[in-house]
Amino acid sequence: MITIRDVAREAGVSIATVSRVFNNAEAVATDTRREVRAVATRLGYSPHGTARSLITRRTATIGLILPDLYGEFFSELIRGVDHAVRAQGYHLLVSSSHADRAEVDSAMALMRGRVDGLVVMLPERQQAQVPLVSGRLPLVRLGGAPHNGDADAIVVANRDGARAMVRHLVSLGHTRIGVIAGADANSDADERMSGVRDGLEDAGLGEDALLRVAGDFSEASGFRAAREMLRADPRPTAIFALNDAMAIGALSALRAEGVNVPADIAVAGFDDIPMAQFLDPPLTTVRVDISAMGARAATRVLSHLGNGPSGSGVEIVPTTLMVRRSCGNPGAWSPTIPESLA
Amino acid sequence: MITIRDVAREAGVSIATVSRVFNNAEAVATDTRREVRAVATRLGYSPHGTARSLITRRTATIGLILPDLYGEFFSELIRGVDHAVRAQGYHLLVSSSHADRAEVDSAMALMRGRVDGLVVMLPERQQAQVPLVSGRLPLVRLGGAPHNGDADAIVVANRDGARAMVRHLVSLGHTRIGVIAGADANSDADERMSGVRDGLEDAGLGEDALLRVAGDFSEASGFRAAREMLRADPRPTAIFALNDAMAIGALSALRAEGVNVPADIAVAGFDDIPMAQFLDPPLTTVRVDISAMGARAATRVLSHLGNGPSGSGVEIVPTTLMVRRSCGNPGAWSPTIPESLA
DNA sequence: CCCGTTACTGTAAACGTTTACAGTGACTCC
DNA sequence: GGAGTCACTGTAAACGTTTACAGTAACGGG
Repeated sequence: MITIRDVAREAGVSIATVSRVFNNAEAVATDTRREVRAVATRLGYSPHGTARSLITRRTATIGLILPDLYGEFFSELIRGVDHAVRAQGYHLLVSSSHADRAEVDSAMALMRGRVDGLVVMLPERQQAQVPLVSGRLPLVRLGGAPHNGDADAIVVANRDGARAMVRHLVSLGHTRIGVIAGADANSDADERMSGVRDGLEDAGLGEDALLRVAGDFSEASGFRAAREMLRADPRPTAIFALNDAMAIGALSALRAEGVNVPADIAVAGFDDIPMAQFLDPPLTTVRVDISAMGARAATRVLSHLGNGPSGSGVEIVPTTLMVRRSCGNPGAWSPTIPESLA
Repeated sequence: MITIRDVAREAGVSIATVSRVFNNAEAVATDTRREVRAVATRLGYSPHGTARSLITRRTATIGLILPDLYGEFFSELIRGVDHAVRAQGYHLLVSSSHADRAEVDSAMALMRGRVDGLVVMLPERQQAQVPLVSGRLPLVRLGGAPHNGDADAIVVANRDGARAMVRHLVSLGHTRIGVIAGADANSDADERMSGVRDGLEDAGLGEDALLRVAGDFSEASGFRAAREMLRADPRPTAIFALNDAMAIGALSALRAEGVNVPADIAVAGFDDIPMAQFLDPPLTTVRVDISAMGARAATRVLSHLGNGPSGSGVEIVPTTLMVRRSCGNPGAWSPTIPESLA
């Protein structure tokens, strides 16, 4: 490995001068600078990040701790974080697959001294537990329910989104709504469920308007849940899956049973994954800008590091209702082409 | 920040002893060990990764450089890499969104001294260009065409997979096949296209059996391409989209035009993304185990670092033909439930 | 009683940088 | 011509670890 010392010797200057050239700070004579640069490229030198980090006390890296990595959700999230972080010249250290809180804490410990800040998304189980403690490192929590004790968090307006969807369904005349819920103890799922209850309440509908069946955010669980709902009495006239993957499963089940969507049963999802508009029928869903959420989390961490205006508190990522045809969008009955192609 | 020196002072020992406790190497008296551990947790000490890296000359990190981060493909890839890497106690540094070769090289330079090895996937354009040079760092290239000059690479059996699919289509009686190709200069797409030609040749069919329309791996491009194919004369009796996302777009277009799948036109995809089995009809496709590919790449890099048996060369990830109903799977005509639920 | 061994612990030199501080000429100005 | 300023460069001390080497005390054997 070739070091700053080799370059200095070869160029006939001190290591301080080489360092100055590479941090293009302070005054270095143009000739010297040129010479050093030349020697450096000839020798194939580039500064050693670790050594630099040790002395400057910044790693130029932020850590991202995720519970899991299945599905488009996480790739979008990483994409958002990566983008924001790279824009400020930072690196991204990713650690995923943390089944419980202990693993998250250990991942955080392992990252000590390797990152300047952290973005953490907790695994489903212990969401609202003991607040995360990261020593001096800026930390922002991602997802889950708002207001659980930590200073910084970016969360989705799950509750508002679900509420808006239920109101939409009710406005279409549905008074018996089947909801395919998320995993137990997943607080995003919990929040969406609360939103459903809010919406029902808004409409003056009671508990009997709601048929809740558990799912786990997978297509398979949506399939099973929808099949179960078809046997319910009274049978719901609308199915609201708390994410799009489960809605896809539900559509598949309904099709297998010969039930027409939306004529017989309306179906709605949550997330608006890219293919939602290409489904049959195109899926009415609640849009969430996941990569924006990741970007915001990263930006927040960076702001505590002195990049950009600093702020604190819980920030909420809004949702949008995307009305397509799976709930019988009035006025869009004829076969339409996906809006991204219009 | 609390350092090894603080712990040493507080515990009344030297920093060497504290270090020894944390690397649980060599002999340390049980009492001393206990005391140090106690002080360390009381003070909330954990070793500083950067400092450790500097002296040990290993960062316990491997770098992953990706062209992009859109879609499930990349999250699966990261998942595989992350898993393999964590199993050996390594960290994962991710850098994505590299539009061209220069950006890849700069990302590699930025990672110098921060990682012990690299997994690199090149952006679509300059795939087969100048081989990657990483100095002393072990490097494995991911995806693209095999045999382009680098020592280590993990690639998908794109060609075999596409060939198998074409043979399947031909065996079903199709002699006019529309292929929705991938982006220009994407070598995975190129390889799949070569496989298509192989398959056609196997069947003794000429160039006129093939209708090629360009796509870019997105649902939208699949939609457009399928629509274009419907206007071709003679019209193909089967559409083979070179990935599942485009197949989904194609299904959507066919539906909009009132064409029945598979009765009027067969549709096939490539990748076998999770929801392929939940589509209408369930999609016949070529299965690729993406996360396994990522894991293999990581394992290969790690092997050069002395973890596990070492090997070199180009490794090929096999594909499997998944016959479902979108091409008229004989004997599976009645509505079936997805196989993951059976 | 001395020596060798064992079991533990401390000292100090690295690792490759950055940066405060201290030079060193050359030039300007009075 | 001396002082002051300026532009540039070098010296050396950090940053928080690991680890070779040396040191110490206790103990057993001769």
